[in-house]
Amino acid sequence: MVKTGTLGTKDVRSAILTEATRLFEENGADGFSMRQIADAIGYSATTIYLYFTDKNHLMYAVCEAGFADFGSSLAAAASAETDPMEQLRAVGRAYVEFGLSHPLHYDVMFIRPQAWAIGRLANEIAGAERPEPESFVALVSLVSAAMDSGALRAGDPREAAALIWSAVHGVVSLAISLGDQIDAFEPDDVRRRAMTITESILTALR
Amino acid sequence: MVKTGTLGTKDVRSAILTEATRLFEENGADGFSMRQIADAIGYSATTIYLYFTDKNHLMYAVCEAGFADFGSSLAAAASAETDPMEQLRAVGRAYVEFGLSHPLHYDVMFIRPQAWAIGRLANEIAGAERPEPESFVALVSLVSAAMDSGALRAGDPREAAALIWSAVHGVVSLAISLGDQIDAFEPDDVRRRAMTITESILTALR
Amino acid sequence: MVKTGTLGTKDVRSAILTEATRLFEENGADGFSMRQIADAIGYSATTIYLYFTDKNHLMYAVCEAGFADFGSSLAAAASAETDPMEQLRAVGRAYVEFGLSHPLHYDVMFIRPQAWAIGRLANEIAGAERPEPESFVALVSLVSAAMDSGALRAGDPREAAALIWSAVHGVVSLAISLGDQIDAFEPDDVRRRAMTITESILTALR
Amino acid sequence: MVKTGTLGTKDVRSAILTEATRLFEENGADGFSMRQIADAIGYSATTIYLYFTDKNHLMYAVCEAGFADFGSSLAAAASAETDPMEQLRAVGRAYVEFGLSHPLHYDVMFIRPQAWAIGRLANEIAGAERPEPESFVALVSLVSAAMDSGALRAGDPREAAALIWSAVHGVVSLAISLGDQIDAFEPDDVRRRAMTITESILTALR
DNA sequence: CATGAATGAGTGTTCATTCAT
DNA sequence: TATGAATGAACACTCATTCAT
Repeated sequence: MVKTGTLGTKDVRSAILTEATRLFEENGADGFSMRQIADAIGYSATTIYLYFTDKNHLMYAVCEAGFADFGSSLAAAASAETDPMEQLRAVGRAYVEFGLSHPLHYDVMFIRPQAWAIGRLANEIAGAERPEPESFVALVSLVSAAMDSGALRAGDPREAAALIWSAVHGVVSLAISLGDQIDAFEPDDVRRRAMTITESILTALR
Repeated sequence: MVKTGTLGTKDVRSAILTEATRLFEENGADGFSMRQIADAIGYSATTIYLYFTDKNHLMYAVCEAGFADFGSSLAAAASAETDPMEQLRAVGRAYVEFGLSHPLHYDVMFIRPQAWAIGRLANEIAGAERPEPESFVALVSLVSAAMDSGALRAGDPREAAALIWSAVHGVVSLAISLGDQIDAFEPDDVRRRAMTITESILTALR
Repeated sequence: MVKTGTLGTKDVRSAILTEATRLFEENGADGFSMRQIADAIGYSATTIYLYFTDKNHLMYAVCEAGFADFGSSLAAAASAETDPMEQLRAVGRAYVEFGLSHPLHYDVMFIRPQAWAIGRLANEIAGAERPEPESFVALVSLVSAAMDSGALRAGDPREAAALIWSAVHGVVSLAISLGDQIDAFEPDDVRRRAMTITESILTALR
Repeated sequence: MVKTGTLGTKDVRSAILTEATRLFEENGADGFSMRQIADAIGYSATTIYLYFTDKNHLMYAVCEAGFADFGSSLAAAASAETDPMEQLRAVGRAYVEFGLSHPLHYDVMFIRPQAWAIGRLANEIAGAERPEPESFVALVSLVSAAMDSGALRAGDPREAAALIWSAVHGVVSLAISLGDQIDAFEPDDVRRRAMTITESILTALR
């Protein structure tokens, strides 16, 4: 019998991914099961195993796209500027935009990474790398450059980077976590605050 | 058979709560089961249902204490000072300390409130209130006071409060989320950064 | 709702055991599942876990009774006689009777012990001991005694014991394995042959 | 896409059989799955169904070869001798060698034939015949011949055959079942004992 | 001849929950 | 007040098998 599901037969794999993503977003990491996904997309649970070897691998796949996006959009933002300070600002904006447009992935990456099997997965899946430390390192070197150029006063670049990251993360994550519940966390509020807060810190670091 | 448990038969309810809290603080929300609790306190699983209608309600009760703690320690911090600016600083410090010493409660309250049964519970359990809006309101009035006193320049107190909260939350939540994975997020780092960042913002708001 | 199953509510545990035994006998070690047992006795699969922690433990329990029986009936047979040769004959008869009356347990113990998790179980369940080596040792010492008394000629008692055991085992196991398919393996045939074969060997060992 | 498997496309069927046999000899009956076979030979699981209607039928085919081997090596052993007594001895030796070198086929044939799909298959597959009765019949006629020649004293040849078979089977099967667990059952022990025991019986039957 | 896609039935196991006592 | 007995639903995962191509 021909499969006449609600979605084009073409892309079962992406249907799985989409639904897995949705369920994860809704119920958290422990709240999504293979069966739920299968039911939701109108396939049998077994079918999922044709596309993903494992629940772990499915989880990982859910993250992967977002991870790639994140890294490249930050890098792009940085390379679009030449002045170190402007680079820092651009990266900050890119970071915020990523969080606003990919709240789920942001969540996975920075808000509750532990919930993910990612740690274990990284050891199992060849080539898997956690993006946070990586991007932190990148931020540190940006700050270093700004210090070298004299735009920021000399100091511990790791500390300064942590400060900037924390601040921007605070704005973004609070919006993601509480956005639905308090009306003071609309996207534009987030952008504005991120800018304000970044400038405050850069000023303090000058 | 006579009950010869290790704890006075008097307060089974609090024994349940204590053990549930312990398990919760240790393993997180998904890491405690009714049976584990029952086994640990030497009662049957059924008994728990004599004191709590539901796992949800037990969970809620577990959180409640933490919520109360949070509210009262912030209030205490505020009332220990008289100057509005000092109050803001004190509340910030208290907020940070709460996050550091009750990471899981902080997690429930601010990092992933939706994922929690608590969110659903708040709608189910009569009189249950989420603490965030409440404490946000408190913060807003603190900021208002500081603006009224001239310590901060006049402006939208909600915006300023959101800014401060975001900044401090960023420091705390990043530490909780990534603390185990990057070594730049030790408790003392967190305290220092929270102070630095708060001062930067207060300066910017002056 | 009161359980009104087909078996007295009294002994669910033994009902499980009985059914497990039956299924094992019928389908072999891999052919019995917790759910099959549950269905057969009219209980839910979960219920089994109230009586046995594990499939392994259930398997082990299936064996246990038979193991105990086996050891004690052989010992009884031996101690009912004083003459070493008569002891050997008596033990042989007891062995055969055990096989004929507990074909399943004989099967588990001697025909296909590997199929059982027993090996693994013995390491997990405290005090679990495999009966075969034990009974082999007992047989060896019986043969030794017969050699010492001059009833059998001096030689390697292990070899002689292995010979006797093999012979009797052959008669019994062939009856169990093929009994249903060839009509020459009725219980009385087995008894007679076991005697004949034992005497042949004892004669050869004299 | 062109098939570029490691084996000539010629005889997929025999490739399947070979691999199935290998898996069967290695892991036993429950240790081989259609997918494992398919993966191993570089074909899809579906392909197997082009050559074998069923797992049962594949299993049967796997056994068939062993069965044929068994029959022919016993026949060869018999026909290599002319004296009926020597024929009996030769057949016994061949029987032992088969058991030692094909323990899993021996297992299927004589140790636990019922547990096997083979039993059911024999009823399902047209023309399928169980080898035991067949070889038992052959043994009976060998014994008859020995009785006729006067080498064995007159009597029931079926009984004598059953006796011999039981004895040799005991040696072989005990070795297969317990070989790994008691060190007194090495191949050479088996051969020696089979000989000893056969002679004892033949003597008793003389 | 061969396959990719898909599935239904089944595996052992855990959990929150109920109910009669 | 407390429990032992029991359960239904769910979990991740495997397997033999089918069917349209």
